[in-house]
Amino acid sequence: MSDGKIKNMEEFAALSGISRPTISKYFNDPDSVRQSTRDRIEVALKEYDYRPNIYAMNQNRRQTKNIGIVVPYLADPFFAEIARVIERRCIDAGFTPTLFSSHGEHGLENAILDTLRSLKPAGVLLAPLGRGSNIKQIEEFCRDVPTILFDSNIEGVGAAFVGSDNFSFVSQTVEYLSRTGSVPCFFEMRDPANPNANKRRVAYLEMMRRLNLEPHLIKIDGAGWGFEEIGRQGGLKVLRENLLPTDTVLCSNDRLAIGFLSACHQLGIVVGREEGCAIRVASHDDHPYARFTCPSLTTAAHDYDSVADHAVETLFRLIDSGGQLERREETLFAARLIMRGSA
Amino acid sequence: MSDGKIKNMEEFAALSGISRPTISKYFNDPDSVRQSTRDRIEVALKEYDYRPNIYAMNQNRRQTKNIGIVVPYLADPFFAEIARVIERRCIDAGFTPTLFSSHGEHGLENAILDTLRSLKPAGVLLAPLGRGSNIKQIEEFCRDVPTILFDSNIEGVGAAFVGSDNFSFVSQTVEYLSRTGSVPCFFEMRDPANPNANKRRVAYLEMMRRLNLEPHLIKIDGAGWGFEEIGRQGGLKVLRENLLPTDTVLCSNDRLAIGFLSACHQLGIVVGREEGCAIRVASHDDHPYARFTCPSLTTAAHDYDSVADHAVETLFRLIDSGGQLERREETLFAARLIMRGSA
DNA sequence: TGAACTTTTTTACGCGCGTTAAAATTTTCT
DNA sequence: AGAAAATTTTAACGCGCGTAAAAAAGTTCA
Repeated sequence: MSDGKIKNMEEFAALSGISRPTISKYFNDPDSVRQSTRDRIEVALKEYDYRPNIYAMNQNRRQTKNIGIVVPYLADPFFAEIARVIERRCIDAGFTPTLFSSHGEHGLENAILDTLRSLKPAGVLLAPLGRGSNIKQIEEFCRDVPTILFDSNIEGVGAAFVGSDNFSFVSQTVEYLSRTGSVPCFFEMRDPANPNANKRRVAYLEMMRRLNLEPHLIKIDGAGWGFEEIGRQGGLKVLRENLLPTDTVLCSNDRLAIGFLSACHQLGIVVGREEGCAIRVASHDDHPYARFTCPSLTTAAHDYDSVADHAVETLFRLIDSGGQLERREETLFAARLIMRGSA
Repeated sequence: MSDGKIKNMEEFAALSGISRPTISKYFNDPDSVRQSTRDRIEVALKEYDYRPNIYAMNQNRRQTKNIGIVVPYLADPFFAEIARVIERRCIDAGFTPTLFSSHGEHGLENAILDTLRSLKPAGVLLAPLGRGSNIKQIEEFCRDVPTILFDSNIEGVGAAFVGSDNFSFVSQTVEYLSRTGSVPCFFEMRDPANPNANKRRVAYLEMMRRLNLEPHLIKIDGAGWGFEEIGRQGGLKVLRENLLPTDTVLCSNDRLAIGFLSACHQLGIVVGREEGCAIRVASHDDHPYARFTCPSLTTAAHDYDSVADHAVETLFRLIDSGGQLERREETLFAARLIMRGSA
């Protein structure tokens, strides 16, 4: 590498012996120049270590290469994990992803949308907070910026939705639990923040109807995104007050279940499917920690990769087609039942 | 709010009846204009909903308002949590934080530093991957960009380091464990990725020397950032082969401990400090899930907020002083022992 | 009220690159 | 080799805003 910092494209063009517009073209899309010139540019690039000023680049480009990724709560490893996969796909496709977390706060979600507007991204992958999201604001945002929703749907908003099929999750766990033991009751927050929770409740009720079983909803109090603590407190309450109609508990999601397991342990209630266990617990999501709970958690797993891949792929299609799909698409991926020690 | 999109500052200046340079000054620092004009601008801002083009802004500004935050592994809720606090502080101070995760990959860490260079941030808060980080690359980066290291130190690199005092962590757990029961052995990875792990081992050995106790290091195999799984596999091995010299295990960090607890449960070994328990387990970090393990985990807690606050505060000081502190600063915060059920 | 000081306006240039149109060059193909 | 097609070069403008300097206007205070 040669010395001396290059301060702009003009200089790099002069040094590499190629005209500036061609260099500009190259950085916009390396494949848009002839292979021989591309090689010459890349040789020069190695020698002089120049990189264009992204601010000047993005100022007049019709499209930036930015992609915004918004998740509702990054401290949830589930979202960290899916964000990781999405990031990787974006980078591989030559985009620059920027990750945002709403941290469970509606104010922040709005602020992020504002920030994203000024970023003028080519597209956005947005997992809304859910209940309490400022729908109007998101709707308006989606009109201005090509956006794919994931994880949590808002009817009719965004160019597409990619997520998991809640019915697939619940039907598999309910079927498995009722086939292998007593009837599951459904353990959930009274007022869940996430719309998926509502879909899961509906799915539970529907499955119980189909199986001709009597449904039992256990609704616990609590607000916010500290699901484990909510699950624990709720668990302690229902266990102490003997509010469980059966010895099989199906939690709406793994984080609640983690709290519930903690409550069971605290009260000396042995969880598991084996002889001598007092209660079975199952759940949904296959949270990264689900395999490390005691006992490990029987759950229904998201198809992480498919959701991430398809969301990204749909976004690229949306970008290529100028920010508009023929019609709004909704894609749901099925769950995979994971049998572990807890049920 | 009035209709009609405003396309640039010129237009907004005309509509608000204030000259463009003054508007420009206002956006650079609202306090740099007279209160009366500031009010007029803000009234107009409400009416016309204009926001300056950040790309044009950042192009010629001496300083952007960007701050880069880099963590080694975002799927670890510990980092997600500290990143959240740091983000908040940056926003409150009028900066625009951008969060990056190296996802445990050295290649990505380097790529992030490259991206950060083009972002021309006012400052960067960097938690390096640790062992295997490209020290040279980071060193060079720190020469060009005002950078504070946190969580994981690299001697002499960056303008300052802010982290936790590993000796404080280990001394408290060792003291507590040896005072209340049998002598703790130290459970760790053979070849830890993070330099804090090495400091903790040294601290353990030193504390045992001071207390005149015989140290026992249990080194387990495994590579990467899947600490829970590594802890579980290692735990299964040492428990099955009876390699534990005592009935008290001090894990290097909570994620290993979570895996170890899982191994104990799998083998039917009861963990806790009460009568009838076979083994005590303690650890360090107060991972967000530490209170939900079964039993809940006795551990030493980071002073999250202090680390985050002080790192951010130091960065602001660094930025204000033009990117250079008088001398490199190192600040370590003490741990707080959290006694729970596991030991 | 008038001088001294502060703030704003006017005017103008520059930043680094995108983009365009016409001219020049290179490549492809008959 | 020569025509047609593809690519690059030349020349020039614009993007939206930062910034500087000088002139004008506003404010403070004796």
